Amino acid sequence: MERRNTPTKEAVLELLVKSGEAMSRDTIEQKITQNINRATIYRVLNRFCEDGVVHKIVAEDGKQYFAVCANCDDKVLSGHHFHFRCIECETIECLPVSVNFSVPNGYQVASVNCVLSGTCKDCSR
Amino acid sequence: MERRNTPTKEAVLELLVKSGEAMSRDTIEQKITQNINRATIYRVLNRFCEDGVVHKIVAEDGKQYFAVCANCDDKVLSGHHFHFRCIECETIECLPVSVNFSVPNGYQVASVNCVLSGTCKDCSR
DNA sequence: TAGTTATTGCGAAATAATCGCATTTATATG
DNA sequence: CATATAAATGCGATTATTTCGCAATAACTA
Ligand SMILES: [Mn+2]
Ligand SMILES: [Mn+2]
Ligand SMILES: [Zn+2]
Ligand SMILES: [Zn+2]
Repeated sequence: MERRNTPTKEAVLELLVKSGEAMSRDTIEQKITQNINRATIYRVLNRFCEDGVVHKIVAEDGKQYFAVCANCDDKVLSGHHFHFRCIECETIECLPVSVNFSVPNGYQVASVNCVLSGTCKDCSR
Repeated sequence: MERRNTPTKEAVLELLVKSGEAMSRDTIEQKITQNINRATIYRVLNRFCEDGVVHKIVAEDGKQYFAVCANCDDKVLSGHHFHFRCIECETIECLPVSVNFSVPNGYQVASVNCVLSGTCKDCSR
């Protein structure tokens, strides 16, 4: 199944790239001018994930957030990195902080999901 | 509001302590012999969290899991530590691996939620 | 231009967690 | 032990998030 270019795809990706932060489905739906169906947005995002264009973060609120992969040339962001969720402004961003760990023998890590919560630099002041 | 001892409270806590792993509401409901209402289980667990008896983990499936705090005398587990979710047996456990990070200036971390996913030592075979 | 099929829209469905409110029950007090 | 207070519970409804089935649409290929 080869991918096709659609206005929806482009609009979602452009929004994520421009904002530079991780966004949830409903936020994406709000910020995009044109009307895009809820299920479609999820499908577009999940396809982006499959293609390695964006990555999914599950925050402490249990919701899914999506951010473009390595939007800056920071080497840290290309690998596993921490995410920060501000409990004030609700924004979620990729931190340029890599996740380091070593698991006990026998464990095989397939994916990593690390989210720090608190107040971001804008809201701390 | 002072706390009262109830059979439900004791049953839930005993289950968590005995198993030593993190469990979701539905798993707890299944494993407890007596019938306990769904909402009640959530309320009991959230009260435990408030009291610092258990801690909540949000996994990549978006669900909440609860584990007793520092069930062993491992110093690592008393602080922030990684969790492991096996995609085979679905169990979630506290890893004796501490989470180390340093956030950019201005950020204030209030809580940490780190979950590694993959196959556990039993399922890696 | 026509055919193939990826993509979308729509509604329903599945799942998780919470809430309001009446009822029960743990605990303190006389 | 009897009684009062309010914490805890049960139940149903409710909210929220995400997915699914299927028919309709539209992107790409030839
Ligand atoms: Mn990220
Ligand atoms: Mn833990
Ligand atoms: Zn903020
Ligand atoms: Zn396993």
